[in-house]
Amino acid sequence: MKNFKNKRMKNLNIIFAGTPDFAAKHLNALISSAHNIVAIYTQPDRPAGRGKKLTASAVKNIAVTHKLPIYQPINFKNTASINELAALNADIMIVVAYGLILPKSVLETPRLGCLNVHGSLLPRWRGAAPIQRSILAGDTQTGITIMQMDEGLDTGGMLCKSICQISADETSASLYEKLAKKSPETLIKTVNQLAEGKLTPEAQNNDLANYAKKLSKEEALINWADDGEVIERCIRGFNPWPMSHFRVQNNSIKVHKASYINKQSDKPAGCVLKADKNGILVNTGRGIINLQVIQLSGKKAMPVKDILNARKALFAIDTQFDLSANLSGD
RNA sequence: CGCGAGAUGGAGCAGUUUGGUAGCUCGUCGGGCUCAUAACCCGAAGGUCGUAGGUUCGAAUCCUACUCUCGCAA
Repeated sequence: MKNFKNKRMKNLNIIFAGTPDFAAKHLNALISSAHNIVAIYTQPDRPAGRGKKLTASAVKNIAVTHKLPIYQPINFKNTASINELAALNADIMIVVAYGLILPKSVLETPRLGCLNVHGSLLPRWRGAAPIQRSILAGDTQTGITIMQMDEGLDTGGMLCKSICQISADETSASLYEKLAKKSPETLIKTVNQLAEGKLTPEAQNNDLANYAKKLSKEEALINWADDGEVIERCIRGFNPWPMSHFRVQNNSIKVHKASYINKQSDKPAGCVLKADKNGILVNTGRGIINLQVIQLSGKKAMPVKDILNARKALFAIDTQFDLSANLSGD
């Protein structure tokens, strides 16, 4: 009787919760799957962008296009929003980069609980910024883990993993793209198997766990006294946000692309050693950074070769970039 | 109406305050030097100065509106 029922219940009623583009890609995959989306949860519209216009999330835009019911609670601290969710009577809730903490009562509401797509190979990099942290740490591989949610932060039982290599010139932007390409189909596969009752969760080994702290703007300010290899990883890991940047003569400059050169110089850290069409060589605490694509405020990102055509003075040899210590306002 | 910067040959910029033949650094093409070159020398092509109106004898430059781009902030 029960087995028979499972076979007929193969198409699940799903609540999808997510906010940014990465989540939207998963939502698209679910929409074109056999399953039934009963509701969408996403963060409330926020003032964003130039002009501070109220902007809908990527997930909401998809939901509107497909005329799906949309819910945008500020949080789940009141019983009203919890009851609202329970009334949807879904089989399962799938959470991808939603950005809200779900209390136990919500996690237990759907028949099959809540599923989360996480951007790392758990238990490594639990938390808010797993993709960026894996690049910052110099990991050579990462991936996504699909897991059951429990009360802890990304501590639930693991159902499926997909591994992805991190290349030497990987940025967070490119890694996001790589993961977003494979992850949705992995999610569908997992949901299908779960619907058929074929999956058993695998517990995480807490001894191997570490945390991927949320990125902050401050840590993206380049400290030239750091190890050059670390700086180079920051430049990749903080792209597209918050972008590694530094200051020189009251100009704030974002670094889009740079390479590390394993050589030493007697000059102080943050000092320009050479500037030509091949790049701007900057000394660091260990080794040299070769700036290749940078962006002045108010300008677009451009190759160093182009910037030097009119701005040679700003990057003359022996120019000292500001060390991260004391900053002057704009 | 959140704050701010900008739009000038293919690229990066100057020129706008004080209207009057549009310039620099590169790139491209041609030639030269060189064993050779991404180096150097000589020459050439290439611009409706974001769009639309206005002021003026005359507008890249002054006035008005609009479009687009970017920085901050989120």
